[in-house]
Amino acid sequence: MPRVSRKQSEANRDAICDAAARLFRERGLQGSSVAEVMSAAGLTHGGFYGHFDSKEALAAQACSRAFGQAKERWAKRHAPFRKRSRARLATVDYHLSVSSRDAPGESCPVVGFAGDVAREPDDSPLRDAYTQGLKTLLAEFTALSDGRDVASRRRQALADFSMMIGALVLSRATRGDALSEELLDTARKTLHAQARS
Amino acid sequence: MPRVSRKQSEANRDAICDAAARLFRERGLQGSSVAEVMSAAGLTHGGFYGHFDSKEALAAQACSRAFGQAKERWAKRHAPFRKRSRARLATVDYHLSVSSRDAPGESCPVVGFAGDVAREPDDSPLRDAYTQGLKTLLAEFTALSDGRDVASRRRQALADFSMMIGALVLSRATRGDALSEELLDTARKTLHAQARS
DNA sequence: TGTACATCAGTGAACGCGCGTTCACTGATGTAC
DNA sequence: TGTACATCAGTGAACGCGCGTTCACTGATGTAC
Repeated sequence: MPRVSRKQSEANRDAICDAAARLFRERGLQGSSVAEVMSAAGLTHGGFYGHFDSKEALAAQACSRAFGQAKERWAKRHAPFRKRSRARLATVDYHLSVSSRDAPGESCPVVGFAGDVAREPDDSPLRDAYTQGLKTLLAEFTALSDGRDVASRRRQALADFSMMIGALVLSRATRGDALSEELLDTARKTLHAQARS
Repeated sequence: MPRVSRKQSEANRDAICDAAARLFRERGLQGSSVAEVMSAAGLTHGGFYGHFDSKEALAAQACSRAFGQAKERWAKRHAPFRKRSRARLATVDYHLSVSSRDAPGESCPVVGFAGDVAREPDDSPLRDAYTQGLKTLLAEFTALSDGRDVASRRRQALADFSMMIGALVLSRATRGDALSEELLDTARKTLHAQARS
């Protein structure tokens, strides 16, 4: 049943992008084929190039999409809190959890795309999308951080964010060993204790 | 010129393992072909299966190898220092440097293999090799850490190690942007300041 | 120590397979009248 | 509003290619005498 309405076609394009944003984080770029992405979007592989120039182009758009979704999730999560420090801890707890660790396709794009982006050439569109997305989240995290001045807040945000990302990366790589949960718990408790002081 | 002495054959096996330890960290498992690894070791691809059962088996051994080399590097780096805190900072500075960031094939296996290991099944030999290697380095880092008691030293080590790894992961993913160096510098300064207090 | 021969490490062609990408085709959609 | 037709989103077969792996072969190594 080919030739679908223009509206449906746009919805399909969105579905492809969503599927890619999930699969690329879950299995990596090289671990997800164009056919798998299309199939996950409920389509056959042949139609792919009507929507995207290449798999590489999709990767960049999927990465932006994943960061956009993460931004929305952050906003919803922070909304209930009046104190910024509380909102900040909510995001810390969200990332440093077993459920975030075990659902790479639905959680943190910073970690999900980091490995693939690190191996991209300097001028890659995926790398640009990643850097821009990361900056957006870092700006939000900085806005929730405490410090004497702007520079101090920025430093605190970058250091804590690094700890959070590092602990999630390590806990995913050690999944199945007790060390995995120990890493999550330790980073979480450290960031909580720091907030109290 | 086939049939090489048994000694030479073992040296070749070592060369394959070394080449894999470098290429797998640099380009990832799926980004390095068996033929490329063999070529980097100065051999042709056909002989590979005389040395290893599969690419997967090589990955596990290459990972162990990379951790073994890292352990030796740590030992040499720490040897000149009488104070443990000084040795610890030397390792912090080593990892949070532009040269470590730009030489993934020769530096930290914790970061180099993390992305691939996270996507391995729970019972994979590569995952086992990674977890064991990481534990060895963490034990050493813990031994260099300060704290009231063992548990406190352990917590400090895990939290700081997470920050270090996270900053290196993020700086590699943002290479080419000023944020990359900012992440390295901030984590480094934070860990130095903490050591002073 | 020297010789004859079995062994086997490395070679390079070949295998089936899945990949990213292309393309002729289909038939519902969208448009011109 | 209704009809005739051009458009084009999606299909599925096909493309060349590189992958992991296998294998017949080669000739130096290692061994038995």
